[in-house]
Amino acid sequence: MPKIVDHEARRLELADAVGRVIAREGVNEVSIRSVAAEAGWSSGALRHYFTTRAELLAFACEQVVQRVTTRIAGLRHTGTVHQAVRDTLLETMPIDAQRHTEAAIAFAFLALGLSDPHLAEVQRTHFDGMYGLCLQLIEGLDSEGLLAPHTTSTELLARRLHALVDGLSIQRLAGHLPPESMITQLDAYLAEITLGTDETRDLVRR
Amino acid sequence: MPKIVDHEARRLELADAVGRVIAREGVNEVSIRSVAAEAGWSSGALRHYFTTRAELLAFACEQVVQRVTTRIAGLRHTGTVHQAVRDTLLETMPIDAQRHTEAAIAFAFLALGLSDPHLAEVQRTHFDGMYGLCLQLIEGLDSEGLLAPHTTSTELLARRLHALVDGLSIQRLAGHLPPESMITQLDAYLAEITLGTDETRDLVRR
DNA sequence: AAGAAAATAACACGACTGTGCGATAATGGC
DNA sequence: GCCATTATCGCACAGTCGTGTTATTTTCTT
Repeated sequence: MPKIVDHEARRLELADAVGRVIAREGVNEVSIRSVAAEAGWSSGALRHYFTTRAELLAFACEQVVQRVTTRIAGLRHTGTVHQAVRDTLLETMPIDAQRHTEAAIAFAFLALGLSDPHLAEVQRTHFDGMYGLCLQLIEGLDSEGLLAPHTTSTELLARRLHALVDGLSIQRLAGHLPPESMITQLDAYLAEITLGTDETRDLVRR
Repeated sequence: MPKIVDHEARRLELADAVGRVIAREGVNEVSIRSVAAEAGWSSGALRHYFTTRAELLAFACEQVVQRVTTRIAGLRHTGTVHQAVRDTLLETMPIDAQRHTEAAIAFAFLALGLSDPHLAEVQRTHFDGMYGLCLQLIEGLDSEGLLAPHTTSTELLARRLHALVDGLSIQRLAGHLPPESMITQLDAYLAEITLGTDETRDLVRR
């Protein structure tokens, strides 16, 4: 019988190499050859696990989504609900080098998904997942009575939060927004839509 | 004396061709050859007006910024201040085919600007311009007394508006958000940060 | 030990890219 | 008409891309 390798483990290893290439040279430099070289293999070897470039990228993106999802599921919230919401959202945003790479991979798919239908599907799943997360957080706040009085539906508030998080993330990725400002912006917005802080209580009492 | 052509007019014509290629095949398909073919010339002829690809793209982006700026400056606001703010922001967002292409060009630079320093500079100017516009709109509302009571600075509100507009635009460009929903989101947010509508009055009175 | 099958390597192919170069065509002042 | 100057064209170059194909190495079962 032949040599047996764990295909899934290899694919994960390759996905990591994709991340390293993106982190070092940008998403434009991702190719079969560059990823193979990064992983220390030949391009032919890589083709045993991914036959096309799109497959490689799609797997890398799915991997990012799953890793972020796992991290969020593993969060143990000790502080207030407000802080739990904040921590959850920050897990999806480029606040450090690792999450910067993850976000870069995710946003690179915005361009790739426009041409390849299968990549568009992966991207759609990611988008729906992010909206679902935002909706869950908003409705969680609402059911706890922590959401400030609002004139719109929770669905609309969730979509607004999603758009804001995406906007802040992409401005950070583009280098226009330092990480601290991004976090400050998120905190300020969460403070305004939630009760429990002096500032929002003042606002509502007025 | 030799044949004299209006270089600036030719460059504008080429920039238009770039827009058509992006609109039809996406920004990935923009190359010296594809743009030359779109404009009906040879690649050699194109090189008389743009020596490199980066030059061509940078000019196309600057052109977009200038066109949007001109349109905004030319707006004659007839309705409320609220509506003027809305119309101004919508000029920068992908609400129809033409503006979709413009936004696609602008956001394509997010990726390109990460590698090329000169493109990054063009992009930086665009970003600062958009923030300046948002700040101007927010402070305009504030000075007219139309801004709902807020606990944060106008600068922070302007950056938040900028991030929200960017987030909505990019979600629209990715095909995840229909144009109407994007506009609905913008209207809902503007309604919440401004006075003058029944809903916000109710909110504040509560 | 032998051999089958999987893993890997190495290379070839065609198509594309940006860019440069030389030849040709067109134009306007003399 | 002549000629300098510009515009335009077409092609060549070197590089990279994705993707196949073929050959070699490695490994496990019998």
